[in-house]
Amino acid sequence: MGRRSIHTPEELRELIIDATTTIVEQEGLEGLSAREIAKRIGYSPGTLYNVFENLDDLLLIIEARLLDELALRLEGTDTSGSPSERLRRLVGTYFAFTQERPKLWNLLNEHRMPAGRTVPEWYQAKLDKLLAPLDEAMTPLLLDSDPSTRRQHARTLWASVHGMTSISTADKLSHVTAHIGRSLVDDLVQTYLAGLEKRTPARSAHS
Amino acid sequence: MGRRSIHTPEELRELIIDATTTIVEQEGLEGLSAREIAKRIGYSPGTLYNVFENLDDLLLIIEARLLDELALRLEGTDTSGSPSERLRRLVGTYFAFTQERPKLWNLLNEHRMPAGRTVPEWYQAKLDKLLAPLDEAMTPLLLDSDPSTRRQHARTLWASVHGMTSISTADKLSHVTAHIGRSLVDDLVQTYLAGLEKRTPARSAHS
DNA sequence: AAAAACATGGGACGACGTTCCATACACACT
DNA sequence: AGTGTGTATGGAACGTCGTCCCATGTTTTT
Repeated sequence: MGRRSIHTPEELRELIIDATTTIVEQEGLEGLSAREIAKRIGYSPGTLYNVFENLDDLLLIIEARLLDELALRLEGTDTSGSPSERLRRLVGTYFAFTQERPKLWNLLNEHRMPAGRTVPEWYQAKLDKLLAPLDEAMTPLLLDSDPSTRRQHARTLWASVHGMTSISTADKLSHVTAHIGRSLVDDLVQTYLAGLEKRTPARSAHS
Repeated sequence: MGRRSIHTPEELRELIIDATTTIVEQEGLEGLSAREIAKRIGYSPGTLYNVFENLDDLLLIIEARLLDELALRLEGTDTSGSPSERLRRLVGTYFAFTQERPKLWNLLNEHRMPAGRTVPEWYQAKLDKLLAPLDEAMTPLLLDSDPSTRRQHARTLWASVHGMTSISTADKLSHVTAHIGRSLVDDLVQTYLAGLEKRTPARSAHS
């Protein structure tokens, strides 16, 4: 077989990414294989390796898109109301996003880098970027704290929420349903914020 | 080849469990294979299937032991001092336990059941059992709340801590080191408890 | 001593990720 | 229109995986 040129390289790339995303969305990581992707797009497995280094890199691309999408969603979240209202809205957005396509979200937890390799630096950057909206929304609550303390609190809250959603989207602990997960996350934010106010009473007006 | 009877069935079972635990401890789940286990204990892969249904069931057994060990550790944690001291000690114990053998602990997150199967009921029970010490320690802080509310708070705190340790032991987000993880967990507990006191002021004496 | 029971090793199967290469097609040039 | 060149592609191949199966040879019973 030779050059078909039915699709441009860019089209082929998108074709592969779309098919892979669909598979993970429907079947989870365990339903994914190079041969299955190839079958769905009508190409042979070998072709995937002309476009991507290997499956891990392909998955990293998909994870990156997911993180970007979430970041966009967070940035677009309504910023009106009191700081704690804003924060609760942010966390609500975060949680809702993870529940829209749980198996796809779960990719972030399930997919591990192979033996020697580590996650690229831009991946960490994307993760860090998710912190910014939280950090920002937290600022009015922690006016008398230095930025690093604020960042620490933002990181704590983010890690907690992230961890809880991971539990909720993993099938393993299936009794933590989306509904229960939601109430756990709400409780966490509500109580954590109350704790912050108690530890460093805000001077600004609040709800 | 025939019956060797060098080991009794129970010995063989323990041999397999030990070898598997060691592999996961050292190499993580990705270093595990039936052939590798067999090689280490001087048997053939087929023999594993006389003792265990399949690798998933073997791993479930190991996870169960891990959960039991942690439950024991939590139950043995010093119960003196104020409720918040107790809680912080409990969470500290929990976190320390996960960091002792991070790759083994990570098994709980990495190992997924195959396609149709779900986690057995005793597995859930073991998970729930981990909540009891937290719940108990929380009681004095929430005297005016009903048990279900208390349980909800215990569950929230537990899920948050569990989620954060998962992030910290997964290699993916490797910048969340054990040290940072520890401070995040501490911040979480400290602030969450402060929030609880604010939301439902404790009547009992406290530190 | 013979027979039954059975633990075991080793081979086999299908699926996996990945690599490789002959080939058939698209394109540029005459 | 014909020729040549480059290359995208399909398909085969390799080593690994989980799992299954069964002839074999040892232990236990009769």
